[in-house]
Amino acid sequence: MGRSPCCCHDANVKKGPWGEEEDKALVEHIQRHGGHVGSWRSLPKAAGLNRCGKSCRLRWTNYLRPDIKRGNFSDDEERLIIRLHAALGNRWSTIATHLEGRTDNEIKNYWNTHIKKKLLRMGIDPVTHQRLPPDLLLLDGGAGHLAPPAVLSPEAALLSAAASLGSLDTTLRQVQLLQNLLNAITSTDGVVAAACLMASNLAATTNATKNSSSIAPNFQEQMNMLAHASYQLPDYLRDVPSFAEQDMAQQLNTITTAPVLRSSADSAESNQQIDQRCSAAELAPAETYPQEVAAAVDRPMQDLANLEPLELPNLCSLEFDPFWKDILESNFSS
DNA sequence: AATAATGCCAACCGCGCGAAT
DNA sequence: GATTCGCGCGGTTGGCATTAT
Repeated sequence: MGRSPCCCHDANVKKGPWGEEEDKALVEHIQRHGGHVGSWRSLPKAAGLNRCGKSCRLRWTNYLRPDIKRGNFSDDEERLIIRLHAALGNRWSTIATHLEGRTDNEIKNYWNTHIKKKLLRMGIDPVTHQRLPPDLLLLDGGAGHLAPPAVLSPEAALLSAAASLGSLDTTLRQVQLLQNLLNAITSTDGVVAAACLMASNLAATTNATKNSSSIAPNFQEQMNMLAHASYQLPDYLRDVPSFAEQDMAQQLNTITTAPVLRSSADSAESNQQIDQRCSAAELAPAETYPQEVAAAVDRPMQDLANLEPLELPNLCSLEFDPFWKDILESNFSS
């Protein structure tokens, strides 16, 4: 037969917040054993605690461990978390290994309560790290309320782009081009998403250049972007696949060579190392995309000089915050 | 001042994987 | 080989603190 049962299902073990005496007992027990826990299962009894071993482990790893760094997250840590999340997703424990003194629980909480909201308010999807379509941007002045969740279909994205472009005949041809493009590439979900993004980006580009006589190059740029990279990603994500693969390889080899933020003094160097790792990858080759895409891109562009001004939601005031302004400009400058 | 709404985070829950039996 | 558990993980919750009305 297998092992003996765990204490966690015992109704008599205490749950809920830890008291000072319990903390003291746990810390002293671990210190008596030279900082080595051994078996968490047997620890509560040995330490004189009426707790489940699992509860002891959580209390120690998330709160009592002596190397835990308390206090607010620095800008460097925040940037690193964003970048790591882009590469690794919700793998909080892996992310935590890159930030010395921070626990997975702490990072997870910080992400959910701070960073996620900031990204949303900036118009960035915190899950995909891609720019949200205009329809899903959060409106400033809404007392901080989030927009209702919504899913924008490719067709809706195109309609949105069309509406944003106004009713001029010349723009309809652009939208028709988008439609053709979409029809050609809807066999791949990821590229559909890219088409959605491009449609929204087109709308944003239109807004940005509403007083310019040279919108056509911008549109061409959007087309090229889709054809050659399929996604418009923030700079910090452009080489994420390589970064993620490297991280996986690291885990497989159980080699902990990843940069760790040890102090503000050498944090810049650590970030530089990450930059180097991220910049090692290359964009997907254009030939991996259907020929129809290339054909669409090669069509002559119409002059869109007389476009109607575009009504788009305003981004929130975070754009004027130095830290977030830096991220916005570096990732989404057109 | 009272109440409601929201923010925050420590702790819990349940699951998957690998190890022990 | 089958069974059972320890451990670690990500998701969720409960309750206190703070802010808004």
